[in-house]
Amino acid sequence: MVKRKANKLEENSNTPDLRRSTRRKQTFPTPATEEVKASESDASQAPKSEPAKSKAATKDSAQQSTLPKCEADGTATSYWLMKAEPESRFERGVDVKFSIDDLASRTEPEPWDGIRNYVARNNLRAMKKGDIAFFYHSNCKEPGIVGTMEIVQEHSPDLSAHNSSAPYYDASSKPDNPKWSVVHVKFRSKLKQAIGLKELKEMGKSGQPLEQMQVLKQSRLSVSRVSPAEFQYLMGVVKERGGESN
DNA sequence: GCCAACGTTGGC
DNA sequence: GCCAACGTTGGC
Repeated sequence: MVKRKANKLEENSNTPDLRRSTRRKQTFPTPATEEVKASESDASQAPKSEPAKSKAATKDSAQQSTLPKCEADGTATSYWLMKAEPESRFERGVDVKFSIDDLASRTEPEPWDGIRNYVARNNLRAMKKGDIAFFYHSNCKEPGIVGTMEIVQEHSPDLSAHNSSAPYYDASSKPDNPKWSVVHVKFRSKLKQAIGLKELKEMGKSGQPLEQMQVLKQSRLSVSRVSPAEFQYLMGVVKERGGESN
């Protein structure tokens, strides 16, 4: 009974909001890199807000002046929120716990694996090197945003899906046609004081700054978008509460 | 542990 | 393609 998966539905990304989320990340060794067939759309969407970056770097020069740009290709930085579970929980006999402190202790880029939901996967595929993500602790005593990380390597196949001893093994994903993806991330900061879900919900009430925030509207989505305005607002809150440490 | 809110499966 | 039954997420 434990299966995780998300079959059917296959590649229809695009339709944004209709679907929900998937979960957390779990850690497993993964040889990074490989090519992916970015088949379908990666776009995942984002209704409102952000100037969605054009992945291919087509236009968008307009935004460059107002947003921090990410290196190389000159596209604008996008922001995300990714959930992981900081408390022990066993999936197929493996503990999937992964906290901000676990990430901080890594010396190599960490593959964000175990994502088994198409909307979340499409968000991973839309990420660009240099993008920033909030690290969110879920399914725990005090759920909320606890830190930030940076996307250091764009999507590649999630090879853990093909490993029968991995917690999120998915027999339906074939090595010659990988269904799931990872991005590699690195620790950037830990908040001096976490921003709890309760507070996020307050800031997400009607008329408040996070009214449109994706994760508040689709609470089960484990990899969601954060608009530049939402990101900046939240970083203002972080600053007021003692900032971050590296 | 409960359970609301969702996602997936599979019969028809 | 519909939709009932079942599975999962994740806050509480």
